[in-house]
Amino acid sequence: MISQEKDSGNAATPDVPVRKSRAQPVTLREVAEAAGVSTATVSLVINKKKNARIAEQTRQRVKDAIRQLGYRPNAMAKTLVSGTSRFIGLVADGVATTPFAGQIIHGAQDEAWKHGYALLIANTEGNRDLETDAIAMMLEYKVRGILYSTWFHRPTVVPETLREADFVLVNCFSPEPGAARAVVPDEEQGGKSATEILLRGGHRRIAFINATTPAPARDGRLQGYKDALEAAGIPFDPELVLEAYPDQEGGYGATEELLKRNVAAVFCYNDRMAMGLYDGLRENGLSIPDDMAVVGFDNQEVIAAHLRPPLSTVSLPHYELGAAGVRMLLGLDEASNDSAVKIMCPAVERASVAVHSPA
Amino acid sequence: MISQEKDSGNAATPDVPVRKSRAQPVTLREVAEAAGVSTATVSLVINKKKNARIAEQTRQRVKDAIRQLGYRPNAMAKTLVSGTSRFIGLVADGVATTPFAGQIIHGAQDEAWKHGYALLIANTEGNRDLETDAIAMMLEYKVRGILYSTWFHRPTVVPETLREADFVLVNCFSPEPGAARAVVPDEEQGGKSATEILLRGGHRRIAFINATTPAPARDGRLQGYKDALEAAGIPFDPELVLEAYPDQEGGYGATEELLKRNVAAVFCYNDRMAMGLYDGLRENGLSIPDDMAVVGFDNQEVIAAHLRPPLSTVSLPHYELGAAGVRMLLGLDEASNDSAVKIMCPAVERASVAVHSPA
DNA sequence: TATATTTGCTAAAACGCTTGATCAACACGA
DNA sequence: TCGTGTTGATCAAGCGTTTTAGCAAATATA
Repeated sequence: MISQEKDSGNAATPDVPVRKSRAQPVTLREVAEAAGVSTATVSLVINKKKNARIAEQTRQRVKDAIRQLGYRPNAMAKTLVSGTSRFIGLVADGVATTPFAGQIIHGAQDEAWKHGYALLIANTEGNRDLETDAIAMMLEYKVRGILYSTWFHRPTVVPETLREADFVLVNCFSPEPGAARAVVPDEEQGGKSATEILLRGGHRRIAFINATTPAPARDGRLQGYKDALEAAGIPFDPELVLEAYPDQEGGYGATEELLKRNVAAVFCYNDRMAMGLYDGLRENGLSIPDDMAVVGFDNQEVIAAHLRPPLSTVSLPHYELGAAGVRMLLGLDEASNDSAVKIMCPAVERASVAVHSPA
Repeated sequence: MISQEKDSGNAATPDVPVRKSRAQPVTLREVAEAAGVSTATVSLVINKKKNARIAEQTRQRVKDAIRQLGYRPNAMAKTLVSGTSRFIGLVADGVATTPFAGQIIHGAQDEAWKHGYALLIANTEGNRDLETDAIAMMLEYKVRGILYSTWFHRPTVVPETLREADFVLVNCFSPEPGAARAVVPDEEQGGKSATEILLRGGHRRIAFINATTPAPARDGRLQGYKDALEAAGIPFDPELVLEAYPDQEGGYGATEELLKRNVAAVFCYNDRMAMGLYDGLRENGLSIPDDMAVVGFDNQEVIAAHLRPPLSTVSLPHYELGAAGVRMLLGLDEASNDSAVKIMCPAVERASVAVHSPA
């Protein structure tokens, strides 16, 4: 890396961007001077205005100057004049806590990018003060809008300042109806799909280990379970619904109760629970899926895909949630204030349920 | 929510921000007019310039106007005049793929925030084109600098355009020495710490299941393992080093070979491997930690903390990596271009290694 | 040849803010 | 009465763009 003199008096400069090693950035004006035109012309060339009349020759001269100088437009100045920024804010309460938030970010990012927006993210870990600061920051950057997301599906009270911007709730919703646009996973459909995996496996007596912790997921998945049963003409038996804390320990601890129910198929509230249940089942000398077919929920990759046997489950559509949130914000998707838009949770079938060869 | 008329002729307006429901944002000028002062004065009040002389009364008037109108400064305009933006860019190759990247973001966020910077993130999923676009975007927003991070520790070639900005490599490094500042986990120390957990457990014959995939982690952890052994006066036995693909299946598959080695303690390249090994061990009727003490690496929460028994492991300091990256970028931490700064990997002891009561 | 039209480009205002230079008003000591 | 300070506030330039109105030259039309 030989530093290159910029004296006009030196030998012919090669057609290579002269790396200005982090001095003042090159401005439009400098490009204009280099090309011997006005800044207006340069601007027109850059933005390829179709109704602007620029001689091909001039256009080339400008382009060369741009390349030569390694010009980068100043986005700040741009948005200042245009009045509207190209930012979308994303405030999340748990990027760190779970892999889930990462997927939301990812989906939002991709979709935002697609429409020429950059993501301004803020992780609040649930801290309300941080949250307020984060929103203030985004407001000051005049974001196009804000995605307010939570790491698990839940009701939330919309922070006051959020209302100063256009916003969409992602993976959460406001309890007071009509207060906000929102996009959430379709828990009922998910619960139904999960149960149907078992149904397709030929099972008619299916247990459901629900969570003890109140949440939309808890109610929704249960409802989905009931719906699936009903659709299959199987009467709902409350005896077959257990409850446990929704993690590995909970699943493990539920083993004994489950075995009392004399079932050969179980739908677990989530993958972590299923993981614990695997251990419990194994300790009882039971094999999966032969002695017990198991279905989880969440499709937590690290777990579900690598359990032995790999776990059939239902995917929480975090990526889609993020993407849909952006589309809704941008007004690309229809959305009402009255009820959250539900995103479907696709089933992911692996080996923890044996395929059923119908007699 | 009654929309509030702003006519000057109406009754005394309550001291509450009149929410401008997303019309044009309020500007400095409007505040100035409302307070009956010049924009300069408002600016001075807002930025609490200490050497500016403003009558207490005026100051109040301005503050009231600000509150009244719900004024939010325009960050774009601000940075435009100041010349330096308050952004730090973070390009990551795998926010989605792993929970790890999330931690890097989190750490970077917190540290950046602490110094008044906002994070501009871009997820590239390893796509070089996306990466170039992302960097260009950041350059246009005149970021203070860019953190270039990878989801696993590895050498990387620095994208050309990255050099246009101030940058720091996070969780990766440039093979050509002196090319870039970088911050990475201290694999050797980590490997050593992991081995020491076993040593403290009273074990002298310790196996190491290394990864088959070449990586700094593979070499570093092995070296750390050797160092720990040497420090304990135990000769290194190549027979005790196995290799497997670094995931659950790999760990499971390594069980047989491991048992041939006649050891009662094993250090696994990562937690996922340990998870698989747990299964293998259990199938052989072996109990952890009594028949086999196991230590992992990575401290992947979902797994390590919830295995049965919970897994002793070593933490990959992703949060710290992100934070240190920001500090290095800002010149708060010393940093040389010649070798990456190493961040320590702290041991996390759980129940997969029995405590040793020294005789 | 005179006039209308098209082409190629520029001047200058505006976007919302910061800041150094100024300035008016007033108080003080000589 | 006059300098000299001090206080409280304003003026105006400038940050890097975009964009509209307009101008001069070239070309087409009659």
